Amino acid sequence: MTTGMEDHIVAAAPAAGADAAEANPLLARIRASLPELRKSERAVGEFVLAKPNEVLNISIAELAYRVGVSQPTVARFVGAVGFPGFKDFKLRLAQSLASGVPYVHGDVGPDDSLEEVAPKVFNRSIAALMNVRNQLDPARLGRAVEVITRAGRMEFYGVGNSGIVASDAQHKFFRFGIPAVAYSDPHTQGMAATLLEPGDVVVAISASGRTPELIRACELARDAGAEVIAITATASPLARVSTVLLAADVHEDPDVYAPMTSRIVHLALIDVLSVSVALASGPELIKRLERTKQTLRDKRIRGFEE
Amino acid sequence: MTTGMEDHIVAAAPAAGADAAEANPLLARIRASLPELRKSERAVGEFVLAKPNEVLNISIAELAYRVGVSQPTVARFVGAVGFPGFKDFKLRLAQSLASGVPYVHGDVGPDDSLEEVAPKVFNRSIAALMNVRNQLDPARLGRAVEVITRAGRMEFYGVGNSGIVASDAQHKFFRFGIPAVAYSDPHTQGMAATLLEPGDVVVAISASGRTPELIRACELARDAGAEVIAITATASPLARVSTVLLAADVHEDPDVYAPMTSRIVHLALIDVLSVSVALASGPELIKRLERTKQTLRDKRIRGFEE
DNA sequence: GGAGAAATGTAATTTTCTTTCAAAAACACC
DNA sequence: GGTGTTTTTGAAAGAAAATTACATTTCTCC
Repeated sequence: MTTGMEDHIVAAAPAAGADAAEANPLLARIRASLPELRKSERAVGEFVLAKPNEVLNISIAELAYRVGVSQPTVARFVGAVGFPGFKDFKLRLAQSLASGVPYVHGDVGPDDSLEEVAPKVFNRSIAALMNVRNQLDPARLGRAVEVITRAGRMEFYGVGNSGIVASDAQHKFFRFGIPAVAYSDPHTQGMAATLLEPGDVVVAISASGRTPELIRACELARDAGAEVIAITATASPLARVSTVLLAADVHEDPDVYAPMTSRIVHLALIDVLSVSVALASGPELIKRLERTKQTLRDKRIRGFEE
Repeated sequence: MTTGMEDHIVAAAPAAGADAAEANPLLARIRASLPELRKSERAVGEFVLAKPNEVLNISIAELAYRVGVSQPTVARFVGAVGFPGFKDFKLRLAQSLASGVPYVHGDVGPDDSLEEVAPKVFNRSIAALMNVRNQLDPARLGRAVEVITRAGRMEFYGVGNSGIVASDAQHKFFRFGIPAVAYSDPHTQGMAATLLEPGDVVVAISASGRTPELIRACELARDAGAEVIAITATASPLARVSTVLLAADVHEDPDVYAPMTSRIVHLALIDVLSVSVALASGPELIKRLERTKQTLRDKRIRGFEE
């Protein structure tokens, strides 16, 4: 197959023997998890990184043969990088390769001028949003909405910088009349989680999905019978302890110049969630909100949305 | 910088009823061959056109069931539009949908399905980012960076939801070793502003730029000799009291379904600012940051960036 | 209304993927 | 250096999905 995409990808790989993984979040993820994989699984990963486009067109048996391992090994590799099965993996890979285009602009480097930096930073965020948009699973979103509309109360957990996103989410859902709180302190999260009841919903936000305390808190929440919606990276431990996963795979560069696209993506997902819940809740919610807004306007109480 | 992405958004937003096929070559092909298909095959085609994203995640059996036809009919449809098999079809469809073209446009409305909402919300944010990116004045950004690099201390003011952005900014700049604080309470902001000294920098964040207390605080800051960088709408009162304006004009819909794009845009601007400052501060900052990071990694202290 | 052709569905086949379990390799501990 | 244990890997059975072959229905036109 030749789609012409390869060119983009290659063009996007700037200096330093960098390859497609630089530009593509999924490939970057595979590369990142490479060291943690077993030897033969790693061989599979390396093959995928080397020839991602070929992988699209071959079966698991063919891939296993080409790499020189068994089919279950390929299957395990797929599981290790966070996909439920080989089919899903191929589908996501196809999407990811196709959507890699916006990355052509490259990363910010030490020699960039100010005029160059701003568009690059914006473009990274834009590209990240496009990626997550394309990979968002409507079914999962639907489940999340369902769970929230039935929720007795909502709690938003985010540690460190993600705490900010949690606060934002709390603001939004609180306006809907859903009792909502946000905790950014791990200990408080843990304590709050034990007090949850069945039907309550926790939304856990984390870029890496590897904060032990947050994961623990989510486990506690689940033990208490609450639903746990995770906004995090697909293959992360946090994703595993969640009941509904909203995937936010962002190629988060460890580089200092790297903008923090993850936060923007998380906010966008919260936006999607809140708008969806608003829609699902139907006209009565809408009316109530509109009335509140009108009241605020009438009384000239400003500064609520600034 | 022109990426061509804008065209997709704008050019692709035709009449309201227009659907995916407008923007997507594969879907367009399906639509074109629709009249030549047999009745039940056409039903399959229509389903695919209506919900292309769902098709990606279901099997041929499921699709057949949903359309109300048999599996071979689906297979024949796939063959009729020119694919060797269902698997190939799904793969191509996935790629085609992912290729960056936002195929759902316009605003979110009460009648939108869940599948439509998510892309729309994302697209709004993407479009907003593009707008601000294109309108950003490099000269002003340069002045902002200059002011910040010389700053003795930084204070971030944001009221209500914008307080979240202020916190985020504070996190970022604090990591650079710049004494930074964030206040989201108007009164504290006013008090803090009077205590500033010449050379200090206030960054005021507000979507509307019409929060009286925030404006007052900025005036006080200016009286104290501090620089005031405003991230807000161009013509707003806040913009007028600022010394450096970073324009963030977002069409903030008063609609209930409207996602809050302003926050995302503000965060992106903070990102631009912090990355720019990092670049301007040169290698010694970079080195310091890298050392810090390495130390954290070495000690396996995780959870700082989550 | 019935013969023939077209359209569609049923069921069997084949391919592809997943799971189970056993063998082999690596490892730790004597 | 050997022995028991864990980890890693593969062989083979099982399940799921897609394709093919064939039968049935539906339509058309005489």
